[in-house]
Amino acid sequence: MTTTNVFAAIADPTRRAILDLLARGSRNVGTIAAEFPRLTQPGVSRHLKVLRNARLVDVTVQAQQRIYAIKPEGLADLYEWVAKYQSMWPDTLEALEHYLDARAAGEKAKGKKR
Amino acid sequence: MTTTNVFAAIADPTRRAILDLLARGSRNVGTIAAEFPRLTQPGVSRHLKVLRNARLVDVTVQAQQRIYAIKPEGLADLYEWVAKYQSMWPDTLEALEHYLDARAAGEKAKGKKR
DNA sequence: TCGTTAAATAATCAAAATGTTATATAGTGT
DNA sequence: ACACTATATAACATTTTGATTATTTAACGA
Repeated sequence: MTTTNVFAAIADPTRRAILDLLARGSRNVGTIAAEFPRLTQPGVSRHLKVLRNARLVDVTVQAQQRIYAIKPEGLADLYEWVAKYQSMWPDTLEALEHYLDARAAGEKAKGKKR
Repeated sequence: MTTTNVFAAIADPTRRAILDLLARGSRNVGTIAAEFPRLTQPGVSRHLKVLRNARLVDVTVQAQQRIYAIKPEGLADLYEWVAKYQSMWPDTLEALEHYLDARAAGEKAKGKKR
């Protein structure tokens, strides 16, 4: 697996969805897979492997189950990278929040993207 | 080009390097390409197209040249996404900065695991 | 040990991304 | 109009990714 980096790991929408799911609580593989009816269990396991390699999730063994938990520190790489561009942003971190709020508000009018 | 999203756009290291470069100032394609001796000009143009589609850069025509400029608002999508995980981070935004600083400092003794 | 359950890995395939060379498009200056 | 410069696009080969089915590994309970 060449994918040992955070950027590549979050490039895939399914993996982002898995992270979003885990953000709401840790789960075992079967439970995760159940949320993705379009995918098979091995497919989900492979995505989890990519997330593991990127250090975005953590596994703990519990009987035959593997409980996956989010490990958000892994996102720090990404955070650092984005932070480099903050100086070119509207203004400071504080102003950014307002900017995002405004943007989110404006978004309601149109069909959401992403 | 299926890649109209920021996540996929920044997944590629060359494109991140282009953004880093543009963060230091706008440039025309030839100047950008000169920074990537391993790539040909059409290769660079293709990466620029992906960045354009992701709205991460802006082009202005100047004679026969195309001047590319970074458009960091496009990174807001990413920022929003990461922000969702901030609550699970060490602490607040403020604490995060300290966290990153500490991390950066600790990084000097290489080979860490997180 | 046997049968069941849970998840990972292997083999394989199709689709997408990346890079190349060749060519087209478009603006400049004469 | 012509030659020149700058960049984009087309066509194509190669590599990587994402998904599937089949199989393996491992833990559990009877």
